[in-house]
Amino acid sequence: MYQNHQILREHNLKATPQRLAIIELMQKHGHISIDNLYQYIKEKFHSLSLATLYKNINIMIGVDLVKEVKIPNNKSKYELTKKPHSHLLCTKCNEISDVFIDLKNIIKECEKNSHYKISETTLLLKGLCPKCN
Amino acid sequence: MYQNHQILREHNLKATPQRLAIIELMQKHGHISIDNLYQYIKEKFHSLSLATLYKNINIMIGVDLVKEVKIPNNKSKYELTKKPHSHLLCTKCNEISDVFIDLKNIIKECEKNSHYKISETTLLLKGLCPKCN
DNA sequence: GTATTTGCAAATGATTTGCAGTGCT
DNA sequence: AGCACTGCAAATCATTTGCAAATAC
Repeated sequence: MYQNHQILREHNLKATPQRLAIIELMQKHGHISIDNLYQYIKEKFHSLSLATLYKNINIMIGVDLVKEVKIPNNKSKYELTKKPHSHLLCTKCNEISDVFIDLKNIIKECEKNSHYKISETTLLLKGLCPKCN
Repeated sequence: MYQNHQILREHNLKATPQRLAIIELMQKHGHISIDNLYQYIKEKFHSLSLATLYKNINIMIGVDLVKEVKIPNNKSKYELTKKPHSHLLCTKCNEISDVFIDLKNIIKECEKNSHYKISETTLLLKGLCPKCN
Protein backbone atom coordinates (compact mmCIF):
# COMPACT_ATOMS: atom_id res chain seq x y z
CA MET A 1 0.00 0.00 0.00
CA TYR A 2 2.80 2.40 -0.81
CA GLN A 3 0.41 4.56 -2.78
CA ASN A 4 -1.65 5.39 0.30
CA HIS A 5 1.43 7.09 1.64
CA GLN A 6 1.38 9.22 -1.50
CA ILE A 7 -2.29 9.97 -1.19
CA LEU A 8 -1.74 11.40 2.26
CA ARG A 9 1.28 13.43 1.17
CA GLU A 10 -0.61 14.83 -1.78
CA HIS A 11 -3.11 16.17 0.70
CA ASN A 12 -0.32 17.65 2.82
CA LEU A 13 -0.79 15.19 5.62
CA LYS A 14 1.98 13.25 7.31
CA ALA A 15 1.76 9.55 6.64
CA THR A 16 1.39 8.09 10.10
CA PRO A 17 0.61 4.41 10.62
CA GLN A 18 -2.75 5.36 12.13
CA ARG A 19 -3.74 7.30 9.03
CA LEU A 20 -2.53 4.60 6.68
CA ALA A 21 -4.63 2.10 8.61
CA ILE A 22 -7.70 4.32 8.31
CA ILE A 23 -7.32 4.49 4.54
CA GLU A 24 -6.73 0.77 4.20
CA LEU A 25 -9.81 -0.06 6.22
CA MET A 26 -11.93 2.30 4.19
CA GLN A 27 -10.63 0.74 1.00
CA LYS A 28 -11.46 -2.69 2.36
CA HIS A 29 -14.87 -1.96 3.88
CA GLY A 30 -16.17 0.86 1.74
CA HIS A 31 -18.12 2.40 4.62
CA ILE A 32 -16.94 2.08 8.17
CA SER A 33 -17.82 3.51 11.56
CA ILE A 34 -15.47 5.10 14.06
CA ASP A 35 -16.00 2.18 16.41
CA ASN A 36 -15.07 -0.40 13.80
CA LEU A 37 -12.03 1.60 12.80
CA TYR A 38 -11.02 1.77 16.43
CA GLN A 39 -11.53 -1.93 16.94
CA TYR A 40 -9.54 -2.97 13.88
CA ILE A 41 -6.72 -0.49 14.17
CA LYS A 42 -6.34 -1.17 17.87
CA GLU A 43 -5.45 -4.77 17.04
CA LYS A 44 -2.34 -3.54 15.28
CA PHE A 45 -1.60 -0.41 17.30
CA HIS A 46 -2.53 -1.11 20.85
CA SER A 47 -1.92 2.48 21.89
CA LEU A 48 -4.44 4.02 19.50
CA SER A 49 -6.81 6.50 21.10
CA LEU A 50 -10.29 7.41 19.99
CA ALA A 51 -9.31 11.07 20.13
CA THR A 52 -6.65 10.49 17.49
CA LEU A 53 -9.17 8.70 15.32
CA TYR A 54 -11.64 11.55 15.54
CA LYS A 55 -8.93 14.11 14.91
CA ASN A 56 -7.72 12.28 11.85
CA ILE A 57 -11.16 11.70 10.42
CA ASN A 58 -11.90 15.39 10.79
CA ILE A 59 -8.61 16.38 9.20
CA MET A 60 -9.20 13.99 6.33
CA ILE A 61 -12.69 15.35 5.82
CA GLY A 62 -11.17 18.83 5.84
CA VAL A 63 -8.86 18.03 2.93
CA ASP A 64 -11.70 16.20 1.13
CA LEU A 65 -10.03 12.80 1.36
CA VAL A 66 -12.87 11.32 3.38
CA LYS A 67 -16.62 11.87 3.46
CA GLU A 68 -19.03 11.34 6.31
CA VAL A 69 -22.13 9.28 5.62
CA LYS A 70 -24.84 10.09 8.14
CA ILE A 71 -27.04 7.18 9.07
CA PRO A 72 -30.46 7.98 10.56
CA ASN A 73 -30.62 6.92 14.22
CA ASN A 74 -27.08 5.62 14.14
CA LYS A 75 -23.48 6.71 14.27
CA SER A 76 -22.01 8.00 11.06
CA LYS A 77 -19.92 5.90 8.76
CA TYR A 78 -17.02 7.19 6.72
CA GLU A 79 -15.82 6.52 3.19
CA LEU A 80 -13.00 7.67 0.96
CA THR A 81 -14.04 10.51 -1.30
CA LYS A 82 -15.01 9.33 -4.77
CA LYS A 83 -17.21 10.74 -7.49
CA PRO A 84 -20.63 11.94 -6.31
CA HIS A 85 -23.09 9.16 -5.57
CA SER A 86 -26.08 8.24 -3.47
CA HIS A 87 -26.37 5.72 -0.68
CA LEU A 88 -28.54 2.71 -0.12
CA LEU A 89 -29.20 1.57 3.42
CA CYS A 90 -30.62 -1.86 4.11
CA THR A 91 -33.15 -1.52 6.91
CA LYS A 92 -32.59 -5.12 7.94
CA CYS A 93 -28.83 -5.74 7.91
CA ASN A 94 -27.78 -2.06 8.00
CA GLU A 95 -25.37 -2.57 5.14
CA ILE A 96 -24.60 0.50 3.04
CA SER A 97 -24.01 0.49 -0.69
CA ASP A 98 -23.22 3.12 -3.23
CA VAL A 99 -25.40 3.80 -6.22
CA PHE A 100 -24.40 6.05 -9.06
CA ILE A 101 -27.46 7.69 -10.52
CA ASP A 102 -27.76 10.93 -12.37
CA LEU A 103 -29.71 13.55 -10.47
CA LYS A 104 -29.35 16.31 -13.06
CA ASN A 105 -32.99 16.24 -14.03
CA ILE A 106 -34.16 16.16 -10.45
CA ILE A 107 -31.96 19.13 -9.66
CA LYS A 108 -33.28 21.01 -12.66
CA GLU A 109 -36.85 20.37 -11.65
CA CYS A 110 -36.12 21.46 -8.11
CA GLU A 111 -34.48 24.66 -9.24
CA LYS A 112 -37.47 25.41 -11.45
CA ASN A 113 -39.97 24.78 -8.63
CA SER A 114 -38.09 26.49 -5.86
CA HIS A 115 -35.87 29.10 -7.53
CA TYR A 116 -32.97 27.82 -5.46
CA LYS A 117 -29.54 27.43 -7.06
CA ILE A 118 -28.58 23.88 -6.08
CA SER A 119 -24.91 23.04 -5.56
CA GLU A 120 -24.94 19.74 -3.70
CA THR A 121 -27.29 16.86 -3.04
CA THR A 122 -27.51 14.12 -0.47
CA LEU A 123 -29.77 11.22 -1.30
CA LEU A 124 -30.27 8.26 0.98
CA LEU A 125 -32.50 5.41 -0.09
CA LYS A 126 -33.71 2.99 2.53
CA GLY A 127 -34.99 -0.47 1.78
CA LEU A 128 -34.04 -4.11 1.63
CA CYS A 129 -30.82 -5.29 0.04
CA PRO A 130 -30.86 -8.26 -2.36
CA LYS A 131 -29.76 -10.66 0.38
CA CYS A 132 -32.36 -9.57 2.92
CA ASN A 133 -35.20 -9.23 0.47
CA MET B 1 -56.41 26.12 17.65
CA TYR B 2 -59.01 23.72 19.00
CA GLN B 3 -58.19 21.26 16.23
CA ASN B 4 -54.66 20.76 17.49
CA HIS B 5 -56.18 19.33 20.61
CA GLN B 6 -57.96 16.82 18.39
CA ILE B 7 -54.83 16.01 16.45
CA LEU B 8 -53.09 15.01 19.66
CA ARG B 9 -56.05 12.98 20.89
CA GLU B 10 -56.29 11.16 17.58
CA HIS B 11 -52.71 10.04 18.14
CA ASN B 12 -53.57 8.90 21.68
CA LEU B 13 -51.59 11.68 23.29
CA LYS B 14 -52.83 13.89 26.09
CA ALA B 15 -53.28 17.47 24.99
CA THR B 16 -50.93 19.32 27.32
CA PRO B 17 -50.17 23.00 26.85
CA GLN B 18 -46.56 22.14 26.05
CA ARG B 19 -47.56 19.84 23.24
CA LEU B 20 -50.10 22.28 21.86
CA ALA B 21 -47.38 24.91 21.81
CA ILE B 22 -45.03 22.58 19.94
CA ILE B 23 -47.63 21.97 17.25
CA GLU B 24 -48.49 25.66 16.94
CA LEU B 25 -44.86 26.62 16.52
CA MET B 26 -44.31 23.97 13.89
CA GLN B 27 -47.36 25.19 12.01
CA LYS B 28 -46.04 28.72 12.19
CA HIS B 29 -42.38 28.08 11.37
CA GLY B 30 -42.51 24.99 9.21
CA HIS B 31 -39.16 23.73 10.44
CA ILE B 32 -37.94 24.51 13.92
CA SER B 33 -35.10 23.46 16.20
CA ILE B 34 -35.35 22.25 19.78
CA ASP B 35 -33.64 25.42 20.96
CA ASN B 36 -36.09 27.70 19.21
CA LEU B 37 -39.01 25.68 20.49
CA TYR B 38 -37.58 25.97 23.99
CA GLN B 39 -37.04 29.68 23.67
CA TYR B 40 -40.54 30.43 22.35
CA ILE B 41 -42.48 28.08 24.60
CA LYS B 42 -40.55 29.20 27.66
CA GLU B 43 -41.93 32.70 27.15
CA LYS B 44 -45.41 31.38 27.82
CA PHE B 45 -44.61 28.51 30.18
CA HIS B 46 -41.76 29.59 32.34
CA SER B 47 -41.42 26.16 33.91
CA LEU B 48 -40.78 24.29 30.66
CA SER B 49 -37.84 21.95 30.75
CA LEU B 50 -35.70 20.81 27.85
CA ALA B 51 -36.21 17.22 28.96
CA THR B 52 -39.94 17.55 28.43
CA LEU B 53 -39.36 19.01 25.03
CA TYR B 54 -37.12 16.14 23.98
CA LYS B 55 -39.52 13.59 25.43
CA ASN B 56 -42.44 15.10 23.59
CA ILE B 57 -40.64 15.40 20.29
CA ASN B 58 -39.64 11.76 20.54
CA ILE B 59 -43.15 10.67 21.43
CA MET B 60 -44.56 12.69 18.56
CA ILE B 61 -42.06 11.18 16.17
CA GLY B 62 -43.06 7.78 17.51
CA VAL B 63 -46.71 8.29 16.55
CA ASP B 64 -45.68 9.81 13.22
CA LEU B 65 -47.02 13.26 14.03
CA VAL B 66 -43.61 14.89 13.71
CA LYS B 67 -40.59 14.24 11.53
CA GLU B 68 -36.97 15.03 12.23
CA VAL B 69 -35.04 16.89 9.55
CA LYS B 70 -31.33 16.30 9.96
CA ILE B 71 -29.15 19.22 9.01
CA PRO B 72 -25.51 18.49 8.17
CA ASN B 73 -23.20 19.95 10.81
CA ASN B 74 -26.09 21.37 12.77
CA LYS B 75 -28.80 20.44 15.20
CA SER B 76 -31.87 18.82 13.73
CA LYS B 77 -35.03 20.69 12.97
CA TYR B 78 -38.51 19.26 13.31
CA GLU B 79 -41.64 19.54 11.21
CA LEU B 80 -45.19 18.22 11.31
CA THR B 81 -45.61 15.10 9.22
CA LYS B 82 -47.02 15.83 5.79
CA LYS B 83 -46.91 14.06 2.47
CA PRO B 84 -43.43 12.90 1.43
CA HIS B 85 -41.16 15.64 0.19
CA SER B 86 -37.55 16.70 -0.10
CA HIS B 87 -35.73 19.52 1.62
CA LEU B 88 -33.80 22.50 0.39
CA LEU B 89 -31.17 24.01 2.61
CA CYS B 90 -29.78 27.46 1.90
CA THR B 91 -26.06 27.36 2.58
CA LYS B 92 -26.04 31.07 3.30
CA CYS B 93 -29.06 31.82 5.50
CA ASN B 94 -29.65 28.23 6.64
CA GLU B 95 -33.33 28.47 5.82
CA ILE B 96 -35.08 25.21 5.02
CA SER B 97 -37.83 24.80 2.45
CA ASP B 98 -39.89 21.91 1.26
CA VAL B 99 -39.97 20.83 -2.34
CA PHE B 100 -42.39 18.28 -3.69
CA ILE B 101 -40.80 16.36 -6.51
CA ASP B 102 -41.57 12.92 -7.79
CA LEU B 103 -38.75 10.45 -7.18
CA LYS B 104 -40.53 7.43 -8.65
CA ASN B 105 -38.24 7.23 -11.65
CA ILE B 106 -35.13 7.67 -9.57
CA ILE B 107 -36.27 4.92 -7.26
CA LYS B 108 -36.98 2.65 -10.19
CA GLU B 109 -33.56 3.26 -11.65
CA CYS B 110 -31.94 2.60 -8.30
CA GLU B 111 -33.79 -0.62 -7.81
CA LYS B 112 -32.75 -1.74 -11.27
CA ASN B 113 -29.09 -0.90 -10.67
CA SER B 114 -28.82 -2.19 -7.14
CA HIS B 115 -31.49 -4.87 -6.78
CA TYR B 116 -32.57 -3.23 -3.56
CA LYS B 117 -36.27 -2.89 -2.77
CA ILE B 118 -36.58 0.78 -1.83
CA SER B 119 -39.18 1.83 0.70
CA GLU B 120 -38.15 5.31 1.76
CA THR B 121 -36.01 8.17 0.50
CA THR B 122 -34.36 11.16 2.07
CA LEU B 123 -33.21 13.85 -0.29
CA LEU B 124 -31.53 17.04 0.84
CA LEU B 125 -30.54 19.67 -1.70
CA LYS B 126 -28.09 22.33 -0.66
CA GLY B 127 -27.70 25.62 -2.43
CA LEU B 128 -28.69 29.26 -2.41
CA CYS B 129 -32.25 30.36 -1.80
CA PRO B 130 -33.81 33.01 -4.07
CA LYS B 131 -33.12 35.76 -1.54
CA CYS B 132 -29.46 34.89 -1.01
CA ASN B 133 -28.71 34.15 -4.64
C1' DG C 1 15.58 20.10 14.05
C1' DT C 2 11.01 21.42 13.91
C1' DA C 3 6.39 21.30 13.22
C1' DT C 4 2.89 17.84 13.41
C1' DT C 5 0.82 14.17 15.47
C1' DT C 6 -0.28 11.10 19.20
C1' DG C 7 -2.55 9.59 23.46
C1' DC C 8 -4.20 10.59 27.78
C1' DA C 9 -7.42 12.80 30.75
C1' DA C 10 -10.60 16.16 31.29
C1' DA C 11 -14.19 19.07 29.18
C1' DT C 12 -18.06 19.84 26.40
C1' DG C 13 -22.61 19.47 24.34
C1' DA C 14 -26.64 17.12 23.20
C1' DT C 15 -29.85 14.02 24.58
C1' DT C 16 -31.81 10.60 27.89
C1' DT C 17 -33.24 8.73 32.25
C1' DG C 18 -35.19 8.19 37.09
C1' DC C 19 -38.23 9.79 40.04
C1' DA C 20 -41.40 12.54 42.80
C1' DG C 21 -45.02 15.60 42.11
C1' DT C 22 -48.76 17.42 38.83
C1' DG C 23 -52.46 17.51 35.66
C1' DC C 24 -55.31 15.66 31.76
C1' DT C 25 -59.47 13.06 30.88
C1' DA D 1 -59.28 8.26 40.42
C1' DG D 2 -55.80 6.73 37.60
C1' DC D 3 -52.40 6.93 34.40
C1' DA D 4 -49.70 9.90 31.56
C1' DC D 5 -46.99 13.93 31.74
C1' DT D 6 -43.84 17.40 33.68
C1' DG D 7 -39.61 19.22 35.53
C1' DC D 8 -35.60 18.71 38.00
C1' DA D 9 -31.11 16.74 38.62
C1' DA D 10 -28.11 13.37 37.46
C1' DA D 11 -26.49 10.13 33.97
C1' DT D 12 -25.05 8.90 29.51
C1' DC D 13 -22.95 9.06 25.01
C1' DA D 14 -20.38 10.94 21.31
C1' DT D 15 -17.13 14.07 20.23
C1' DT D 16 -13.65 17.72 21.22
C1' DT D 17 -9.89 19.98 23.58
C1' DG D 18 -5.40 20.93 26.09
C1' DC D 19 -1.11 19.49 26.78
C1' DA D 20 3.22 16.84 27.28
C1' DA D 21 5.70 13.28 24.95
C1' DA D 22 6.67 11.01 20.52
C1' DT D 23 7.36 10.92 15.52
C1' DA D 24 7.44 12.08 10.46
C1' DC D 25 10.15 14.24 7.24
